[in-house]
Amino acid sequence: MARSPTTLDPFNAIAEPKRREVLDALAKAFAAGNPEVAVNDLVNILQWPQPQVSKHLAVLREVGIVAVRHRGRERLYSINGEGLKTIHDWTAMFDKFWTHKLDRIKLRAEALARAAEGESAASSSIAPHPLLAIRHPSKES
Amino acid sequence: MARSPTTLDPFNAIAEPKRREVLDALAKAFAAGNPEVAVNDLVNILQWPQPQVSKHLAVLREVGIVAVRHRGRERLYSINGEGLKTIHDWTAMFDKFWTHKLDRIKLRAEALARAAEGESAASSSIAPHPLLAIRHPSKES
DNA sequence: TTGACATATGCCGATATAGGTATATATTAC
DNA sequence: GTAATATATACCTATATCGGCATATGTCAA
Repeated sequence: MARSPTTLDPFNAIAEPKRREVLDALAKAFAAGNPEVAVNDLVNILQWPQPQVSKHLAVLREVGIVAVRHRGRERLYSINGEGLKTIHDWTAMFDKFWTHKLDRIKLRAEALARAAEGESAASSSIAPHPLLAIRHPSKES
Repeated sequence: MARSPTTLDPFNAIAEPKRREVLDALAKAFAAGNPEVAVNDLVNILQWPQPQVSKHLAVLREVGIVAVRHRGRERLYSINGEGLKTIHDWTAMFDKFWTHKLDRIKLRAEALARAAEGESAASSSIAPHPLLAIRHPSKES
């Protein structure tokens, strides 16, 4: 009845553009030789209100994309990779859809289109959707 | 003052678990030899109300993750890769954080921790955060 | 033309959450 | 002790959307 409470998964965590900015900032710091960045430094870098930074960091922390370490009254944040790997791995399952094979997809789609054009709408000759042995009783007719 | 209207970017599109299910179903169909699947078939596969399927497909379509083709009164959906590649590429920027280098991060973090422990909180010896030449006038003091 | 089928869309209510501001909670400094 | 600094959190409001339902739109069949 409303949007699913998915704040706690990595996909949703990086769905927020600001959160990606935070991660970019952390990655940049890492590249510059600082694997860890204090909240206040992020505030200065991003130029956002401190509570906003803390809140976004909290979300990233809860899903395990960043790690925190306490040093005195400071909190040093660093990227944790694992959570992002989840996403990377999931998208990797679709890599066949953007590599050279993509042309084959298009070609096949066009072939299907042309075929369909030719024969009004009979979906017989070109492998319609045989995977639908999964059909269900409801509309089985 | 509320969540950003980011429905139109791929990151947000796949943040919704149901949408990932739709993509998984399309990928499965593709693997089974069907590069395109009609809405009604997805309804049967996923066992969701038809409007829900159509709406999720609409979102995926708007961000370009899926493509549609008309065949008679049917809409044949297929995966479009490009949008997912965007995400894959972005996460790839962080691959150094989950590969073997991760150990080095941890080692360094621990080294910093130990050092900090030893010297109350003086952040001098171990490269505090020199990237902050970015500091701003506001809290510059 | 009329009706059945396939899909999209509009409207609704419920809810998750982003941003803002003030404040609580540490921790260090004096 | 008290003040100052660093960060988190609670509260509020606005809004984006999800799901459910009804219905509009388009296409095929008779």
